[in-house]
Amino acid sequence: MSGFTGTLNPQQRQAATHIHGPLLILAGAGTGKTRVVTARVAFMINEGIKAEHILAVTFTNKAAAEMRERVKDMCRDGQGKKVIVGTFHAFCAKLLREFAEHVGYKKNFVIYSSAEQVSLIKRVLKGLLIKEETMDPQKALARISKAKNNGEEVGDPTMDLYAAVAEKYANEMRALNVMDFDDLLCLGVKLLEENGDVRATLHQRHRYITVDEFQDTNSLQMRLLRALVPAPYNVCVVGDDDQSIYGWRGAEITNITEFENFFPNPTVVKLEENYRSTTAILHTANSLIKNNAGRREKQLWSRNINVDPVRLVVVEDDAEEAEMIAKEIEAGFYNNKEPWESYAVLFRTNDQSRILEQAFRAKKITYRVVGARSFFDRREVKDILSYLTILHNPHDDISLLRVLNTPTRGIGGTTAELARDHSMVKQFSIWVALCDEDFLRQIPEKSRTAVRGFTELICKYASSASAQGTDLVTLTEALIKEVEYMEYLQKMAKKPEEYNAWENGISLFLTQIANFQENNRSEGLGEFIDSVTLNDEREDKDDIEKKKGVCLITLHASKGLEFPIVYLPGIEQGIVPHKRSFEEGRVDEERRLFYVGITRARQKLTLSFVRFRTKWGQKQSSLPSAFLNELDRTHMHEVDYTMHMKETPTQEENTNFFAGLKAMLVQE
DNA sequence: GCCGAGCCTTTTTTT
DNA sequence: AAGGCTCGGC
Repeated sequence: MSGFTGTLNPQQRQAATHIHGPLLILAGAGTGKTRVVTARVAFMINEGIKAEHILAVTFTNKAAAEMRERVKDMCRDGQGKKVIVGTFHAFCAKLLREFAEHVGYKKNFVIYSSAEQVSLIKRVLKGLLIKEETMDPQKALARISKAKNNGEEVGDPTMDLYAAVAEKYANEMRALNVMDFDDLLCLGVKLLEENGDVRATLHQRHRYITVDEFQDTNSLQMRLLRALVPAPYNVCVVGDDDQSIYGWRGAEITNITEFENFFPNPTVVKLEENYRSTTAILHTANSLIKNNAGRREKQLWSRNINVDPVRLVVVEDDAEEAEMIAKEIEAGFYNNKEPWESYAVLFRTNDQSRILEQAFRAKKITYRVVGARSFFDRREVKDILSYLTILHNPHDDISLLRVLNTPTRGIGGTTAELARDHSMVKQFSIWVALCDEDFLRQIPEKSRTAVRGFTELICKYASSASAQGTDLVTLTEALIKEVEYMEYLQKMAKKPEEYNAWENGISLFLTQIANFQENNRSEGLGEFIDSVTLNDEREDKDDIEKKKGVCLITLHASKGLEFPIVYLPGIEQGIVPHKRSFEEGRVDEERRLFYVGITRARQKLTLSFVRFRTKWGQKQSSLPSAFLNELDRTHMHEVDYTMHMKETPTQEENTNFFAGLKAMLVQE
């Protein structure tokens, strides 16, 4: 037996040493799933399988980053680095860069993230809707996305307004040589299903495939996997149906519950020993999740002795809730030398983090907000990124429009509008219009000069960007200088701090570029832009659990992580479960989400809810979550924080208070 | 063509 | 509470 499988329990070892034929690992929360998967990879390499023939696909970047890290650590002589690890989307992006022509795209396509999608759909709606009609851009996009993920046809564009929007959107995307996230999967599937040669190449390239977070995969991802894995199906999938929380993105829980329909006669291994949490926490989690119907029954157990009960705290309002958490963390840090990194606060919606951040800042608590994709949404970063994108693919209208008059260079709305009209007539991008003499003749002398200046600038930098071995940092710096971007920012800034923040953003962005080049020497501008859009660059340097500070993170993003001390604020009707989940019939998924949150905790867990919560400036009353009723109270300690602050309430007072609360809930 | 003031919507979760 | 968008004055 190899050294690295020796410390595994029997089930773990069985999973880690099974290489050939389909394997399904049902891994409950905290059962050492990642350890098993990495041990398995190490085992395969030890058995003589080439690392580069092993492909590990995950659903989120975080999982990919973690796997990459652990595999690297586990394998000697740098073999681990050769294992190919990435998200489905990143995998498809790479694949499509290589074979773009097979699906009717050019290799220099650009990937649109949600902000660009919204811009484009707005443009489509503007052109298509008569003045009386309205359509919410977000909703239109959601519908388009759903259709793509389910492989549905859009319907007749002449009959159905939505279908017309969807069709126009798709046509524009193709004309501009851009793809959205869904297209990556759709086109990836199309490529593999329709091209035998490509498929054969891929089968040679990736001979052993592992899929993590399998409960979150959707039908497209399943199709991709099936196309990627030939008989005798050397595929290993790992997941936990109780942690399926991406149904809203089309995740098919049946991919895992009916795995055998896709890959016949799989070996199934269940991991049920939990190495993470105390029995109090596990009991609480189990009592919650058993309320879901149709799950694969699992019995998580733990050898950890029970130290602290789970606490359920009621507080007056969200400010007090944040204050309570901050105070306790502060006390733990100074009294018990508990490092900041031991703590995590998990919340349902991103906007819940703001008030926590305020409370933490006031107490000088070091914290980090994980996942908030703020950085690349910053205007200065977006501006520069748009420039780089245009250098790569000038036909990307949305990015082009963003930089066309940034910094101000005398190409205003009127000119842009004209160019747009012209591009419509010619059925091509705005860029083509800008370069077209017919168009240039139509506009005033002054604008013409400005447009010429712009197109020349882009051409000049585009040719140096595509040249082999160009340093992207130098190029970007030169571009910023030439367009006088910093001067523009200086002028735009209302306060000096604002300018400083922007300047800082630019320098961070340049550092990102430098890091990317450092790590991916052979890759160029296109790959850099992909990595930014797909979000897969940021992780390796801030390995989330190691980084300093209290972790503020959404419940969704917390999956796969663990922390000694966890707070779950806002366990209220409308938040957990989220208000929209009622309308959409996704309460079960909210329960799983809550379950994921609970099972992140190793030692201490505090749930809280408030009586009043501020939303959009308005104070509103809040009701405790119905899920709280489902929790087994044996290992739970209930506290009214407001009373607690005045004097320690007697047990009786407490009981009375919660009895009243329960009565309230039952009515609900 | 440029810029500021005021109005309006926004957020569920991620690739 | 904040950022995007529209409109009106320059």
